[in-house]
Amino acid sequence: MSLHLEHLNPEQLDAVTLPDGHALVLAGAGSGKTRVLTTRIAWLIQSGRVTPGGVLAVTFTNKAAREMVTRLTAMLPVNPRGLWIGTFHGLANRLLRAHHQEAGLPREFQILDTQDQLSVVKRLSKALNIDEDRFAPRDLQRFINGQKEEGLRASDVPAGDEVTRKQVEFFAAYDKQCQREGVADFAELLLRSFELLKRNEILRQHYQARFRYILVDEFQDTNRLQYRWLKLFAGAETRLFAVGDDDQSIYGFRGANVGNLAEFEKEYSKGKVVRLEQNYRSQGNILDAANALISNNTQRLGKNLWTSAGQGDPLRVFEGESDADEARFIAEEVSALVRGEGGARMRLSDIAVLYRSNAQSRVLEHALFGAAIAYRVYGGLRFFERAEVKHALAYLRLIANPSDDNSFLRAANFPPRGIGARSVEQLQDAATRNGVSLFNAVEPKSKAGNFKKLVEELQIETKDLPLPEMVEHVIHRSGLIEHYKNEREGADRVENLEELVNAVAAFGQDDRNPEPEEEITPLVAFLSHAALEAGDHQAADGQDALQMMTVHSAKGLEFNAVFMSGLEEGLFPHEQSVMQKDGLEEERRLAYVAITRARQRLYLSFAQTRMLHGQTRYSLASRFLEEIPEGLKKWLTPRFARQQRAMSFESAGRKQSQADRNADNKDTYFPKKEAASSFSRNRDTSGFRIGQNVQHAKFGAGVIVDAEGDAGDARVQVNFGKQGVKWLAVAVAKLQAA
DNA sequence: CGTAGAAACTTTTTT
DNA sequence: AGTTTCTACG
Repeated sequence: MSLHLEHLNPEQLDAVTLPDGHALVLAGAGSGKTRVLTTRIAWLIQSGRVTPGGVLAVTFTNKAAREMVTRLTAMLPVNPRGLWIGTFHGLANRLLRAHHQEAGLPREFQILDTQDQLSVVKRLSKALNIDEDRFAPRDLQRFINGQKEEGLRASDVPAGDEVTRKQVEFFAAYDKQCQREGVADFAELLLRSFELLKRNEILRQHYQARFRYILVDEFQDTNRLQYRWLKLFAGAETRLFAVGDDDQSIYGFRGANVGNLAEFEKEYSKGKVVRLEQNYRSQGNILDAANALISNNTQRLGKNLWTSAGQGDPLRVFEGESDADEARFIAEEVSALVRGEGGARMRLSDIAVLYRSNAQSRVLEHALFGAAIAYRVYGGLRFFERAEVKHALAYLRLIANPSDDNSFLRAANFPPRGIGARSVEQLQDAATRNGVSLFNAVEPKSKAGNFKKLVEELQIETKDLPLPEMVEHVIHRSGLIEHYKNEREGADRVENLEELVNAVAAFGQDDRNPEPEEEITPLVAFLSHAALEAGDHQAADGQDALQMMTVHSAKGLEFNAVFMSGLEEGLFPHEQSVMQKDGLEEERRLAYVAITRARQRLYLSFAQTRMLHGQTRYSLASRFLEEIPEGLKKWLTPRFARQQRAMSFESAGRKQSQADRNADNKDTYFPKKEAASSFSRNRDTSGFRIGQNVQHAKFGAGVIVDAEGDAGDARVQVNFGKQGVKWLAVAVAKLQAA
């Protein structure tokens, strides 16, 4: 048979062929997790336990979902369109499309991505005269998403204080607005489909009876709502199979709850846990480094990866004078690897450069470009997020759903048609007054009226066109192409618009996309796709290229050689994260993910100075670097270089102008650890320092994020996570080190 | 209303 | 540094 069960190790085989019952699989990095998951689905189908239609498989990224479908269809002759394999959001969308009426949504409802959602929040906040200094749109957005991810509607949120009351009020207004426009944000997709099934017993029974096996990948990244969502799909006969790795939980910032793993074990698998601890990916030194690093975390379920591969090379460590220096090193080393120096030749696509934040890619790109190395950047500004593409999509969305106010505002005066801020304001007033969409509030004999007419004409003209021709027509008829052609630097944008036509054509031909639900037009299907999958479409050109991405987007991938760059305090771990409860542990897990991407070679690099937001930051090496035992590392730069270089910096500073020298201290960057030092001198009396974990009788566990005052009346600011951030007087609050 | 240039803001990770 | 938003003027 084509399942190749004989190639599995005993634990893997155990997981794949688990008899009836729920199960939790704790799968370490590189332990063959995806393989187990897909082989189990194939095994379930082949052994006649279930038909393809009875399987629900949930992954976290679109990439992972596609990978699973590809592998599965290679093992078994199944029609991929009949499979319910996808991301939580993708599947939720599929469900809502199929039952839009029961869910209270228009058939052509549109999906708001993060940007779109923020626009709605901003617009509404203006309309409601919200004081943006007290309630920043971003914070309101985060509040709404946070509540939805906990499964709460505005009416479910207890509003203890005035601030919360205001937020809840806004939350309610926001949902009402979205409903009026016929749009749904990411969290709404989940919550709405959850409520649908919860409320509608017939539907629930239908799906519970249908899905006999539910399999979930990356379970550690699920939030509370997603867990409840899964439980709702599981009927009495349904068997749940969850695969996860608590050490790779890196989405806490978006509401992921690692606790779901333990919860699942208690509720479902009842102690039945399969551990996959043999790593087939990395050589010994790399794995040892990962294990050593992660052992610094306290909140772990416990697991140690091992490999039967040899130790391999040591980890190569490079210290650069500057970010540009670091980038140059990476470019040179990549060239050397490709030439085959120091071992087997590598292809560019076997090599990855990873970084903590997207902003870091720029310097790297510059160096790679200079060295004529082909590269591909994943993430960052995605294709469907580019302004010109968003504009084109706005026209398409209006054709599908004219009530979409976001799209109306984006398209109405772009290209400019004399509909200025004034007219828009009047329109919005009229719309609010009559409780209708902007589109419906338009006066026929105005400039906006002409725009409305344009949209209506487009609706008619494109009605019977195939999707690619429709898009082609729209980008011309809207005037977008014309507009960008006349713009000085518009050539790229014209190209992207033409690329959009290709993307549409490719979408229609990709049979891994789920079967369109009845009555859903190809246009609506494509628009959902564009919102849910910001477009890693660039993979189309098969050119061999260096892979560049954030550590987050590298999860689940592996490479022969990995460059982990920017290992600096304040960057990795990120300074923002140190402020968050359990933030440092999450950063460490992120570093763990990065390390375990590498098969043979791992480079760790950092820079003494880095340009960030127009300022030079002076940084120290990341603590994570120190947490990796010296015996595993090989320094490519002398370890005492830092002091020497620091001295030469000082002498360089002498050449600065008088004014610069006076301002010198202003742009000197101190990592949090250092900034806390003046405070930590008071340790004897206060006993605490920034970044420290503490325990409070009432608020529970927290982390100190700021401090002020000295010995006698020292006060500390503590982030208690969900309990909020509080200033506490050290003398009064009985804080305990935790 | 539209534009150019100035000022202000950003400042993590993503479905 | 790069991007978005504001302001002044044609």
